[in-house]
Amino acid sequence: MNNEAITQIRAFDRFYTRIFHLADKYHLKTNLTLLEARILLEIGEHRRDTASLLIQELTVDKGYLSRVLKRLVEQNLLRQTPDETDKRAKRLSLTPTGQEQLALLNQRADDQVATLFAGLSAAETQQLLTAMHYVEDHVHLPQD
Amino acid sequence: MNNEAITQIRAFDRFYTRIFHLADKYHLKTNLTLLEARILLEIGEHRRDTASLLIQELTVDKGYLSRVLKRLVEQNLLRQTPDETDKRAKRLSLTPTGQEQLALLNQRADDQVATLFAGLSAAETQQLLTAMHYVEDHVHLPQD
DNA sequence: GGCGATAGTTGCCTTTGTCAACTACAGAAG
DNA sequence: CTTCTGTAGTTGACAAAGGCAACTATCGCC
Repeated sequence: MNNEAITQIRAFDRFYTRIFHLADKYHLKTNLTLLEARILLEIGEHRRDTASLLIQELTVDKGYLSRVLKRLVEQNLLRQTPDETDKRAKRLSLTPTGQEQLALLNQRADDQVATLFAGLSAAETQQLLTAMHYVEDHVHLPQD
Repeated sequence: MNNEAITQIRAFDRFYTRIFHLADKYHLKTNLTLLEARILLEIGEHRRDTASLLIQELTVDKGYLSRVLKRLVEQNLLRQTPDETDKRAKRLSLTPTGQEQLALLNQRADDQVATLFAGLSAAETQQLLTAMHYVEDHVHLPQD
């Protein structure tokens, strides 16, 4: 791959991360940090319902996670219920309030996307998706 | 824009930020933080040679920036020379060591890109760039 | 029953980032 | 030339984010 191509790809990278990672201090105008938002998402949508699963997925320190989870429980977004089969573990689940918060986050994220790509025709939207898929399909995933 | 499209775009966003923004604590195996790396880049390649320019570009607190710059000076990566025409300001420039460090960062970033897209033919590379440009050209920039 | 491994908590610490006060200088207005 | 408002950068005090290690309780296994 030649230098010119690399330069252009790096430019795209800077562009894209800048646009999307709009570096909101609090995530999408909720009062949640990015980590808290990701935790709600992992629990609510990907059924990762123990701290150890979250540690793996989010690669975060377990001590720190423990405190963040405590904060979410205090804010009544999260419940920790004892696991009957493994008494060391605690099963995590969203409270109704937590589910609302997650729905709000998803709504805001959808709105953001819709705004960023507003005004595209159906054909252009299709082209856009094709372009994105092309990028996805041609990246070599690094195995960590 | 329909829901299915939004879902796919959000998936691309997650994918891309995950792949590229590999959340290194230290940037690309140097001993610099991401902010320090961006500072070197802005000074060395975009001629932003005062603190106030960096504050604008990187949207960082001026007090914090002041300290980070001090650290870079102590590490002999950066020089602050008095501005003759505006005695409040200090002109920032990279030391030879700073330039080496920047070159290293660029090299590492280039290598990363080359690895991620290894094995593409010239035609595929061209297609990839076209796809990326398509995405860039169809995003509505939010005016902040 | 004893033992190494695992789930989670807590204390202590460093780094990162925020905010306001402060000094020094610039530029314009009288 | 003086005064006044704005800008460049520094500093101190503090809050938030995150890392590290010790600790408790429990598990699964020999």
